[in-house]
Amino acid sequence: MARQFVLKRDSVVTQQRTLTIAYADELNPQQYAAVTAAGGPVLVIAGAGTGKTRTLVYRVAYLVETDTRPEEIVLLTFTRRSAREMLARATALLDGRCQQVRGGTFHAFCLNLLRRHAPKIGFARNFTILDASDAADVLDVLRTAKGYHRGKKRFPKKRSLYNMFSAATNRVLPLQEILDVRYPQFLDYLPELQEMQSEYARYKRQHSLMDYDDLLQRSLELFEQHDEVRREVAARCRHVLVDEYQDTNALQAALVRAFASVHGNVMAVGDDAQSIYRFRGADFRNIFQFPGQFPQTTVLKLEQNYRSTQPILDLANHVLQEAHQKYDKQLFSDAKGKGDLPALVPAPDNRFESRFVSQVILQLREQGTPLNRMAVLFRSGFNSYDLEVELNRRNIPFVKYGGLKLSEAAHIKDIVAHLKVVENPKDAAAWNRILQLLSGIGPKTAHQLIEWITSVSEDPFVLEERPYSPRYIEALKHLFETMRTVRNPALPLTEQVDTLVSYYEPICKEKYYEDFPKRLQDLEQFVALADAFTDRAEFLSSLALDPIELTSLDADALEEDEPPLVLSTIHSAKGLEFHTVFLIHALEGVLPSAYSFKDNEALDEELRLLYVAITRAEENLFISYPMVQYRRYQGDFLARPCRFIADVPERLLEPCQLVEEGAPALPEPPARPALPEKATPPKQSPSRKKDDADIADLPF
DNA sequence: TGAGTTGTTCTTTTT
DNA sequence: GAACAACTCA
Repeated sequence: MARQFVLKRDSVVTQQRTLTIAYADELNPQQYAAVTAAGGPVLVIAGAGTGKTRTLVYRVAYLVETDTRPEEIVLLTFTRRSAREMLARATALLDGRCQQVRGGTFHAFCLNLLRRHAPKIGFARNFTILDASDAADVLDVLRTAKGYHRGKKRFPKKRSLYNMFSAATNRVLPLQEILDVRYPQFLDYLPELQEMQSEYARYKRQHSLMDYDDLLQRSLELFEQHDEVRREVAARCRHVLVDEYQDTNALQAALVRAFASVHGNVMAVGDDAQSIYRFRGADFRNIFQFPGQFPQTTVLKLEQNYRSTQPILDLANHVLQEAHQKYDKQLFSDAKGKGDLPALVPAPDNRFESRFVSQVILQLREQGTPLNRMAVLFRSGFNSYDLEVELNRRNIPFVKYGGLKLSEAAHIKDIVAHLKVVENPKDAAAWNRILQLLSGIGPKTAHQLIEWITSVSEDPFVLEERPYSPRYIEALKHLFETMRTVRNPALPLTEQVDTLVSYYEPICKEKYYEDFPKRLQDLEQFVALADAFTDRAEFLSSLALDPIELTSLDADALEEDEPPLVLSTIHSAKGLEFHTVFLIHALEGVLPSAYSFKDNEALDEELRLLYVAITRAEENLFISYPMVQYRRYQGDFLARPCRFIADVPERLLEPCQLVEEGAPALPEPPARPALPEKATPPKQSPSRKKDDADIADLPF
């Protein structure tokens, strides 16, 4: 090691400079300490609603104001949306310099890195990205090629294969350990699975493909094999800021270490009680390992909640205590003070729940709460289907986050596959998809054709001397012609997409004759989406990393002037806050999910999910559930309310009744349609009169 | 070998 | 409602 000279901070300069922002006035002492912390590793443990985002925003501004060049700040966030928002806020606070800060998700940051250095680790620079279902499709092809699908004993399906390989990567564990813990039924196949795992890796390299995990893993590989790259990259990361650190996994933690390996200035912000990405390899314990990984870490805490009223916090604190693993956390709020108790609303069924929610929303809007300050949260994307119908019926505009993405729809994937092939003609996964769209080509023929096409060194879009079958030759010619047109670098991206859509339309019509018009609409939307981009590669990356959340449904909503109501999965609501929050479908098997029943760790994660949902609310919180659920072949059956809220005392969570207009407000049992006798109602407590009146007065 | 049909199963959360 | 396996027919 060469001799080191330690450059001292010039405290005189820092002290005497007049800063634009009065940090000490605008922040509480804990926040101020975090924002103005000196260099070195800093871990900020921040409870929900304690101004975590605010702290990061001010930190960015502070660093820029105290002479850190914005390009040397890296802000790693959980979604691209939150990076954008934070930088916009910092810009509003200080000035345009904050826009120069590099920010985004780990995946996006790594992608940029890899685009520059891919050849060093044996990938083409124009590699394309496999999303989860593309990756699964590749695995399916490999699985079939190996003949595993014909075994006597059940071999894992493509989805499971992808999940187990991804788990091994993200947890940095050997495949065997993943199988031991999560897939013991497949342990017999360990050798075959290991074989497939390396075969998959080989396939991706051969065809210049990376899946999501590769973006992280290959970046680390790049650093390990090329220390000069690591040093160069890390040298440009003077300050690394990581948001939502509790949701990072082992791979991401290793990346943070690499990024901070030159300057050592890293600030991680997170809340162990809000860790909700265990399924993706995150472990809330990671956050406590941070001080071990970065010696001399300063640990700071943010404890004062500014978001929610005390009754909402009381409920949140209570819920958290039911966890098997205890959290050292009590949120308190003295700024917000008293407010209404959170309400627990059992509804006779789905329909009633939707009516209740939409009605209260309309009522609150009338009283002056804008729609976009209200949110309906739920565990899974499909939990809101019924409500969406009701909202449409009542003309309440909404946006939905989470759940199915437009970019996951089959017809959009088809178009994207064409674009991918133009970008990276070796992308066998995309070829496989688009060839099988042609009549006369199935898996077998497609495989053969891909062999031919991807082995050509010259132009892949020219028919060679091959024994093509007349069954599909015309279609293939047409496809290649289209590709050659689209490839033309002089053709603007929108026109490229447009050309592909016109080529694809008849195919789409044929394939999806039942709902063709709806899909056509989506395609038009997709063309419009391309307008925002000029570069094809960038458009494709953006599609892969920033999945389009807008479904064709909300295109209409956006046209209205009123900012829409927010529907969101709890996961996608991370980091957001709303005046009023409705948590719907708070049922056993939904939240907590039926998948989590088997182990306590998983159950705890569901509980944290509930905690996240509760702490999104500022003023009002309504937790509702339908008392019966419909399941096919079983008909209606009695649903059980979420275990985490079933036994909460009434002084924390107030039970309410829904009463049909005209029906007398009975104290007990609640008014509801005739149900099978076996359907004994869940524990009903006498409801408070005031709310009964409120709800009964609503014009149902 | 591909296409078309039928029955079955399973459906989380995200980059 | 989609993905999948198993079937038949061309």
